[in-house]
Amino acid sequence: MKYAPFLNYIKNFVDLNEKEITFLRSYTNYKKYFKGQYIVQQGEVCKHTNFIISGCTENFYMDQKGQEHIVTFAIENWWSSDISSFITQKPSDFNVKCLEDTEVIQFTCQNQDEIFKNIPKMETLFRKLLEKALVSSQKRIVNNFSLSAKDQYIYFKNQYPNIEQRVPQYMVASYLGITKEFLSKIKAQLVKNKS
Amino acid sequence: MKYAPFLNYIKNFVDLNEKEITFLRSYTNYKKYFKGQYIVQQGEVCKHTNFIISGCTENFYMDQKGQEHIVTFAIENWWSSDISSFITQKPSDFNVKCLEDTEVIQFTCQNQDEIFKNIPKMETLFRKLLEKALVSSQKRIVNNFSLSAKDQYIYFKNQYPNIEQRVPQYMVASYLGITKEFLSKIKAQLVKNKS
DNA sequence: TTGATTTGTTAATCTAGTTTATTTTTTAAA
DNA sequence: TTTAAAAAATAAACTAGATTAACAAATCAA
Repeated sequence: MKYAPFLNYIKNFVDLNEKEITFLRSYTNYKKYFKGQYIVQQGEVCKHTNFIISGCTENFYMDQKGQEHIVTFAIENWWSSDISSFITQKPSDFNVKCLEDTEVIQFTCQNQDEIFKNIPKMETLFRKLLEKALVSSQKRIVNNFSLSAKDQYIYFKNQYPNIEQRVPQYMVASYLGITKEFLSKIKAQLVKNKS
Repeated sequence: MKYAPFLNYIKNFVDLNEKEITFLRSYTNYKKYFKGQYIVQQGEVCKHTNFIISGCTENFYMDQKGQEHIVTFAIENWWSSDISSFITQKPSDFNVKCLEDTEVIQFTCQNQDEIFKNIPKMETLFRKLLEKALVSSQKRIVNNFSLSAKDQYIYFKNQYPNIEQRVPQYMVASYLGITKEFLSKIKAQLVKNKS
């Protein structure tokens, strides 16, 4: 059971004393999911916020036409959950599925409240994380507005340099909101223009 | 100088005692902007987070091709700022401009920290506001993925029932990420199908 | 009250990205 | 090691939405 990566991550932002660490430990727990397993399923309540120790998850939903759309990927040292369902404790519109065997540190909504009540520094950390998440979500909207599919793909590769080797190409296309055929075309173009 | 709407808004989420209200007042200030005035300008640091008492603002940017894109509108009882620039105190990529005479309660980044330090309930409130903002930002990405321009327009009208009467149509088009000509076409279609 | 500027409409043409279908390559199971 | 299944590539036909251009309303300043 690995807990250290989680504490190391937190140490980057705030200093916790022994007592606080002990508290945090008792209000979070370790869990291992296997490749293909669902952490959250569309229609069910998202019970945990998950910090990824190892592995990779996708957050996706199925639209009215039966098409799947990937909203986010998450890897080591990222957070993975459906925040909407988590904060409202209502059924989720999204699935969170493991693309690899995935180890997480997780906590429930109730425990999150306890953590924030007892370690206010942790609430500050989360407030700041949310600010950053909001900024990058807005950035994505902006890119959607003003970049061509090709430029969005290039941006994606810079932003997530490792992920492309870890997930199939059709998922990258889904994340970008384009068809796998068109992404294939874009890649062929990029290869041509390089040589 | 109107301060009450701000306190009423906050009262919806948390209870503040007299001392806290006094503190909050001394770390925020009222300001009136006129129609056409910029609250934030692309390239300058966003100094304040603004709570709108009355009026309406747009948050927009200019892309490489010189095209303007509206990212958000904000009206009474909404927040308006460029969060990215505000939290990093680096030059903003966005403009915040008043579409009407606009009264706000505003505070600086430093004062926000003071407020959170002295009234932890306020940080909890902001953490929750950020959660909601993130959810609605993600919702926008999702709609972009799976709705046609027409359906996005219909969604917009439901979400912001009042704004359409207050801003010109080409700005709605800009917000939706489509051309004004195409929005005009969509509206003509909708009128036709109703009768 | 008029001219000027801003806003909105219509229509023809064009293009980025989709759809559908077929083939090739890679992965994984047995 | 073979075979089935999953993933990727290619290409032709198609469509949602962009671009361009010309005009019509509405708003506003003087």
